[in-house]
Amino acid sequence: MKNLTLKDIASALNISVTTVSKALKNYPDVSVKTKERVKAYAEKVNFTPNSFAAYLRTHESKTVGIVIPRLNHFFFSSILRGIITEAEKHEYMTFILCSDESYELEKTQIQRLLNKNVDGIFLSIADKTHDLTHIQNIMDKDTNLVIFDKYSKLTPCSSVVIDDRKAAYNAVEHLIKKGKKRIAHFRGPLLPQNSIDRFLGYRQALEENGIEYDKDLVFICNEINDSEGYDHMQLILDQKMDVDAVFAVADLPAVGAIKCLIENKVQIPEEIAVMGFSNWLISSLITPSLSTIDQPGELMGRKAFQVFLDERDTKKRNEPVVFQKYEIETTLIERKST
Amino acid sequence: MKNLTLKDIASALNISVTTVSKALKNYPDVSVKTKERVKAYAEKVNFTPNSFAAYLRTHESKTVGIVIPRLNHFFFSSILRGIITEAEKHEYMTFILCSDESYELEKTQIQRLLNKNVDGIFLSIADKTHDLTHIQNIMDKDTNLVIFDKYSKLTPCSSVVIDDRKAAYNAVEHLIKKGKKRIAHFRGPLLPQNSIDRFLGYRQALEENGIEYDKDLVFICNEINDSEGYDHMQLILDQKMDVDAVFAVADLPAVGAIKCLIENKVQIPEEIAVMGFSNWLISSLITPSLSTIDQPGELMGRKAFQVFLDERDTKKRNEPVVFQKYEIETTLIERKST
DNA sequence: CTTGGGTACGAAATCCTTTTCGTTTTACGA
DNA sequence: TCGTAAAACGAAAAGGATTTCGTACCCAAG
Repeated sequence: MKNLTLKDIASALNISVTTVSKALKNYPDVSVKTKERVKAYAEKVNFTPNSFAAYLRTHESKTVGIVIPRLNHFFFSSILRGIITEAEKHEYMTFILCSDESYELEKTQIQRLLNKNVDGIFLSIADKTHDLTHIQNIMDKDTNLVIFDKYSKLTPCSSVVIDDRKAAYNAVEHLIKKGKKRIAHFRGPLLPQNSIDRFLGYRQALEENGIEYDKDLVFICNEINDSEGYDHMQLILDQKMDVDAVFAVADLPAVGAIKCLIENKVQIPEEIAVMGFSNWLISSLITPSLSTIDQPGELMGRKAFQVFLDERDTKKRNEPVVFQKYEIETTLIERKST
Repeated sequence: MKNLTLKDIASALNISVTTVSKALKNYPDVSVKTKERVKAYAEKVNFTPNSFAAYLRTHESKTVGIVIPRLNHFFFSSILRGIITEAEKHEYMTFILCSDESYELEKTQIQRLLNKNVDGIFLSIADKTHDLTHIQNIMDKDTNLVIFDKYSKLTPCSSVVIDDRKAAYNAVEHLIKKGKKRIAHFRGPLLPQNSIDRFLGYRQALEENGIEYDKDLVFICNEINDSEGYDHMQLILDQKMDVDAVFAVADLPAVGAIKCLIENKVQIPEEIAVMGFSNWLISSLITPSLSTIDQPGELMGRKAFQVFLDERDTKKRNEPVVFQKYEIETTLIERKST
């Protein structure tokens, strides 16, 4: 049951390999009659060209790679879905690799993709990435790169992101409109641009609404999970801090905070309101349901792939590539927790 | 910045391409001296062989593919993690495709993988798959196939699964030990073996514990999500059915049921206990936390890849492949909902 | 009858690595 | 010094698709 080749078709139809190849690719110098014969036969025997042999000539692998910091994150799964489905439409296949938020592993994974000669790489930068030379490698190899979600201001490449600062601003403003004045922030790690921007949006919203920024109300989540949110919340309660709302950098810490509040029988949102970020599935499933910022992952993924296609075509036309920066709109979702 | 080839190394060192290739692959007919020269230079210029050219000779693509029914499922993400990390260790890259629980799409995705000449395919069968000829195609092409999680009794291939019937039996027995006697079951669709087996385990546990099986207490979730669980629960409450516990085919319907119970101010687990299946992240995060069956996804993924390696090596030795069936142990996790 | 131009096709080179098999070199015993 | 076996290397083919370039043919115009 070996795979058929052009050669097999050629000898079956008594024509040359060249003609078969050209017929299948609609070259003008093949007669209509021959084209039809070839196509009919290829269809019949279910021929598909060997992609490895094709690559050797064309240098297009019809393959892209994704590197994300975490696999089992709802948001990243949505992004994956967006990229993969769009890729399939254009006959691309997708390698998926995970950096585990580690700088070293991110480097390794990118190298693996380059060794597999992918046509494009989609990257969300790991929390611990502090140096960007490995990203320069991608550009040097002339491989297209699109960064999404977790980006850096220093990378010379296209990106598909959200306006974290504005979204955070809206989230905090929402809390303020609900009458909250002592708003804590569970922020992310120090390095990633996202957690910086969300923090800045938080502070800006406070200041523009006449609320003094109090650095004691900012807590850092080094790992963005539920238990850090739980612990920070417990600390606030233990120390009887004056807090009437929390804006968390992501849904998971927010869910942890809610869990803590329930266990301590604190009324949500009357005593303390909670706001998340990302709109994970879980945010609608817990009780009380969690208000949050919707980050349309699938849309971002689709857009990212389109940016890749753009760059690919620009290069094919030998035009200079202009890096694009897409900002996807976010929306505030109000639920029971506020 | 084009990729280096053997040729480049050969001309740089004034030796033939053949010798370079052999030196890098430790052939015995290359002198130690030359090997060292070649390896040192290759290291220096960061040479990696072109995988496409290599495939043409070896017919090993060093590539595998996964087809899963859903991307944003916690359990499948764990499986992915297991397969991918194990694959990386053995220098394999992984394509990921999604069947969306559709039979047609599953066929297409498998065809895509075969066209890319993957060395192995990992498949979890879609709910709507009613025919297995596309799976036979894989075997005919002599591509290794490992089925995990959602399997069928009819497929002639290796599999890595859990004992759904036993796990469900344990879950229901747990409810019975808690004094529950009117146990409803939110089962999955009719086709997949998993939901059949879990249902059978449910019934067996009832019968062996002297509780009469009542078919009116079995509800079908066609889509395995929270809202079906919610709706079934609401129906039970509306009709004031005599029910003191629910065993759901998966965590999501169980979470939906809990949400419904909370809204109706029904005490969990005193009035109605709830048991899930899979141990998704969410089951530990909701209040009350959900008792469930832990399905160790990452372990299953790792095991699946090892089975693939086994089959590959067996074929290389020209020995007949014996299909393996691995059953991974599950554990019951007791939480607040029971 | 010769020339020019268009149409339809095919030979062969190319991409890069792997592997078989043949050739050259070295070393050593006689 | 010669012969032979072992050691070291290289030529060349293979793998399958693509593409350049050349050839064969036919018809119309000169």
